[in-house]
Amino acid sequence: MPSLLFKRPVGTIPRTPRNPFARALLPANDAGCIRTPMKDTCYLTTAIDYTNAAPHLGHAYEKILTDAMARYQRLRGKKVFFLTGVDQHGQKIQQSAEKAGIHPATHVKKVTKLFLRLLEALNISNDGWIETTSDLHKKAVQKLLQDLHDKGQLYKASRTGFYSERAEQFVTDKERGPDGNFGAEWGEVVELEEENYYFRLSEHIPWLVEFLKKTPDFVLPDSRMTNLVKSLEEAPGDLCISRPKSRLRWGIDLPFDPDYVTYVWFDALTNYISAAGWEKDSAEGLPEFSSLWPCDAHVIGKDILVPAHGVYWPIMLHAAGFPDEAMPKIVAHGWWNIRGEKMSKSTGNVVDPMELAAKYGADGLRYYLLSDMTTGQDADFNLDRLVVRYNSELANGLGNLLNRTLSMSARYCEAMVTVNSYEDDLGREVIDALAALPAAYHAPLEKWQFNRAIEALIQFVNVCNRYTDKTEPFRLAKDPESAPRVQSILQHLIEALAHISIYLTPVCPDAAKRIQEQLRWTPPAALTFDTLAWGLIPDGHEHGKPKPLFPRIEAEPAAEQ
RNA sequence: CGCGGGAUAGAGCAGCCCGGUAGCUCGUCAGGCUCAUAACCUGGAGGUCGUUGGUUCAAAUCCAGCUCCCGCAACCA
Repeated sequence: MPSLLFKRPVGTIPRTPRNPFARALLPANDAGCIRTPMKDTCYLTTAIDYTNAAPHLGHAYEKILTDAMARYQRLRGKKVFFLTGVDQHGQKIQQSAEKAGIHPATHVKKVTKLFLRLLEALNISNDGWIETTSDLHKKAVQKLLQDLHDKGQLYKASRTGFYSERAEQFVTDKERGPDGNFGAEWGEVVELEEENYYFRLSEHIPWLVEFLKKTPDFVLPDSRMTNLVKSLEEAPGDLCISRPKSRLRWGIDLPFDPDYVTYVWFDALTNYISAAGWEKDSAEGLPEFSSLWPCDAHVIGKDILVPAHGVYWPIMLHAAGFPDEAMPKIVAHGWWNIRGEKMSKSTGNVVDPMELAAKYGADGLRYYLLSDMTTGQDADFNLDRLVVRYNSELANGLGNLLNRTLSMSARYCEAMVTVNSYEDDLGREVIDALAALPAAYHAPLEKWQFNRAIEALIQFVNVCNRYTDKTEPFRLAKDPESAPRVQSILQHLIEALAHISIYLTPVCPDAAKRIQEQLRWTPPAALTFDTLAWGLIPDGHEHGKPKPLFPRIEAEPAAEQ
């Protein structure tokens, strides 16, 4: 039984309800998507997470960012395959397991469960799930290694280095203290000679330099590309890809030498093709590789761009025979800092995303993380800001708009929408503002700038709140003569809210659904951004009762002042 | 001269690639409204866009120098 899971294990973790728009497979609008003859699916991945420690905020952010894009692309009418997963091999895991006196597989299983729970808690709509200890993944890794071995891209060589007995690993100059010696934490450090397999990485650097030159959009944002190109000037050497089993057992065997396992890069990076059905045997239930590849975006943290995803990965693919047109694209996001400082376990300023999701809801957390960061740059995580933005934009802005609208409609129009012929300038302003929204919303998303798309949406919410104040339906309602006008105003607002729910879906999928539930309106299965037009809610439609969409978060007794 | 990022109203951030009235959220001051989650709306105050010089009819935006802050420097998103 394959342990590569393309559906979450039924019974342990409930499946995320599928986005109803996922089935809306209209002809692809290919803005931002790679085109090749066979490819018809937008393929998005996150980095796979190392199952040595519990998930932190950065893990959560990366999932949310990718999920928002996946949901957005589905709403553009595209087929999407969104892959995420876990990296389960390696030295650190072996050590942690030994320390705890359990088998690495047990350790890995435990931590993996935490990552699965995180996906659930954040409402992540991944289509694929990869575990690197799965047989299918192992097979693909070994296939790739064997291919490269056959092509003469791998060679065995002996090199010496400094080995720490205590840490059971080689230490580099980086670990040396100011006095040039290795610190006491490494215990006894001895010079040791070891044979390993190497990948002829350096041979392909000139190709990569040329490739980057002609592919300026290989990495988003642009500023990261500069970084990558510069790094190549230092001319990296060949890449060590193995560990002798005497030192590391918890890994994938080299197919051509049973005394070794492969190490890190070939094990981890290969997930992007193994889970996509590369060289699959027929019966494995994997996707059709040619329909996915090349990947539209490997979403990663900026720290693993150079050298892993920006250098090793394209060169691995190139060496394996992938043509230039089949190179993936990369989105490198920034880091969440805490009060200007890097988040780290040693300083203890880590933030638990599970706790945040439980307290503020998946949507509250998603909204904050997507709206308060410029994609690609670092940002400062600030709980006060999360609460302020939640209260002012989601609760007071959007939530209150829904609430006051449905409440008035229930009171003055018996909860029924009437589409009549009343028209005025104020109503047209709302329609015009909505017509202007797509430009402001979609353009930033070409570059994954959710913060700006969200700002555009909130501006439209503000337009609706202003419209309510200007037209004063609550005053007009006192005069029976004004009934048609009141009906028209509320119809405009309810229609606008239906549109807002669609635009909100990528960022806050659950809230979007709850708006629709209160409207008692379900978007047509075939609805996409491209077919979205005024007139979603028909004449005579009856909506539901208003209920606070985002209950305000009351200030907690000031704990830190 | 190792590499990269940042410096914009009291706070936090967009805008800069593709020069042309400085925008958003919060805060603050003064009003208004009452349908609504003590929510909403209107108006005001508050910025020589780090600094110096250059290009230009025009620079937050392009170029050069300088100052300060922050990361990275092979496996932490």
